[in-house]
Amino acid sequence: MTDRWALAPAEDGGAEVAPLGRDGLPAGPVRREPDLAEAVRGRPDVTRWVWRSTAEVYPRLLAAGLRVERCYDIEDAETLLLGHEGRYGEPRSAAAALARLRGGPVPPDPPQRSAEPGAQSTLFEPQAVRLPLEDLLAVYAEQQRRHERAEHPDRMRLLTAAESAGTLVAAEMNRAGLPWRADLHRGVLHELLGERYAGGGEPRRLAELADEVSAAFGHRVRPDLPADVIKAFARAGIKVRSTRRWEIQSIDHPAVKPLLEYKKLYRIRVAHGWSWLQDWVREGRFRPEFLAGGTVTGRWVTHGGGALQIPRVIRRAVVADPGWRLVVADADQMEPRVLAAISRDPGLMEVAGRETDLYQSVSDRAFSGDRAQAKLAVLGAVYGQTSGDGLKNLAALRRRFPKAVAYVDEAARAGEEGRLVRTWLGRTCPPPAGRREDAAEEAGLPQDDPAVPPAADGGTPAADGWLPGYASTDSRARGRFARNFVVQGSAADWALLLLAALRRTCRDMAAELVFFQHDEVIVHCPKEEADTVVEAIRQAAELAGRLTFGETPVRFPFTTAVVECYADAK
DNA sequence: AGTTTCGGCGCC
DNA sequence: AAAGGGCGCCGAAACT
Repeated sequence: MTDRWALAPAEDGGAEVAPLGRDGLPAGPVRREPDLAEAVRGRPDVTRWVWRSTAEVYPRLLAAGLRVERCYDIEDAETLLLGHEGRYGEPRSAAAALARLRGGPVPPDPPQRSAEPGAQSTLFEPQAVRLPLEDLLAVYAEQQRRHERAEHPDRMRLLTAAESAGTLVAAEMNRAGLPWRADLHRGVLHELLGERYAGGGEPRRLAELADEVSAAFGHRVRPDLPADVIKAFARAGIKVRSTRRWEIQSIDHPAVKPLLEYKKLYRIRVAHGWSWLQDWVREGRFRPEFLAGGTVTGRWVTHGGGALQIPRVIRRAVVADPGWRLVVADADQMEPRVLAAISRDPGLMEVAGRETDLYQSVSDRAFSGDRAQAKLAVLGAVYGQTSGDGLKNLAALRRRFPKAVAYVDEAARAGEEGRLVRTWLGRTCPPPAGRREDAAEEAGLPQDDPAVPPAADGGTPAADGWLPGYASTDSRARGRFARNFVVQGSAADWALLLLAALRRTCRDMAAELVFFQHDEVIVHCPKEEADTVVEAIRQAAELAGRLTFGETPVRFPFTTAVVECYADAK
């Protein structure tokens, strides 16, 4: 028997399954099974399930008390392969892949569904087009061949495997939920915002601050309306372009202090207030929907509740169950360490080979000990800073770490010229908006505006929406995007391998991954398991570093805290 | 009245 | 000090 099987759910709750050989080709006949979960439960030796979509299959398996070791998500792989092949934006469904393979009309992707507050995780993606297993197998075999044609086939295989592992982690985290104490959350809200009045309206503290703002201006001003605030400042003889905090805070006016305080608290009420609690917390768990690879860079997104933007003050509500702990682990200076690994800059690799504060080491070498300057310079290089101290200090960084700066500079140049850039494992950035016609041409679609040069600044129509995430035609903005993409995206590559490795060590424990935020992970576990989890994270980070980037001196240390409350970490 | 965009700000 | 990358979310404003 082989250890790799393919699976396709059937309409009647059953499934088709088939064994696969090492080459990814069928190694036996397709069998019909009356029950999807039992088909998996009855094959405990299978180590990798190949299926169309984890989101379609895995929640049902989890609901039946099953976990799988590994999987291969055909539609996520299709997305990555299309991107790598410069065909970003072509339909990514298995049905579309099959149509391209067989030469039929390519169906457009079904529209994305959006999260509803309080919605149960869906057992099916209602819009998805299912394929018979035989067709799915044909798409899978072709994808295996396309991996071989990638720039680095070994890395591409690792990327699709890692992305698939990410889909498993995400589905399991969606099921687990983040422990959440609604009573403590209400306490925080009451403490910050004051009592709520029965007649609706704003809570006491917000109402008081709004009154203070109005008093300072000498007339009624609604601090939650930017247009109102700009007008009020204008009447006071102060010109402001917006009401952003950084623009307001330097103004010398008595309304500024209560206004900024109001905005801070208003934000809490709107984004994480009482209605948020009502919508997103059930039975002691906050249940956002994590989606692996939801961004072009490979970072995850969540749907519902803004799970990746939980304000620090609200984290007081995240508390482990009795007798359990939260292991909160934060990667130290992840982005410059990733830059060291992908650029192979000798100086930066040496600095990143230590587990001590990387910014301090950089500043010792290039900024005579000024850590803040060093951090600004590094982040400026990664983000494409165009002014300020970071830019000024870039020269010093370039002298000491020339290969590292050259790496992101080259990415920026590629972006400005409309070329594509890739992460270390091969995730590829979308083409600029002006080049979408090329993709349309290759797909055999009509092109309506072929004359737009890749580096054109402005003047081109806005994106029509099928290029998610990025649509600007400004070449400098594309340069900054590409510069950041190679670092942020390669960091996401590494983070996926980290999650996969950590998930593996948690497999035989009660410990559960419950939260992941780019470079931070939370494991919920019985307190007896906490030390084991801490060690597992350390080992997973090192393994992920080796697997992702090969043998380099770069280390990926974590700051870990074993706590009962999230707010007590760091 | 329903849908899309904007302004602002939370997180990394 | 406040510029540069990636997101989600809310209410208000601006559309249809």
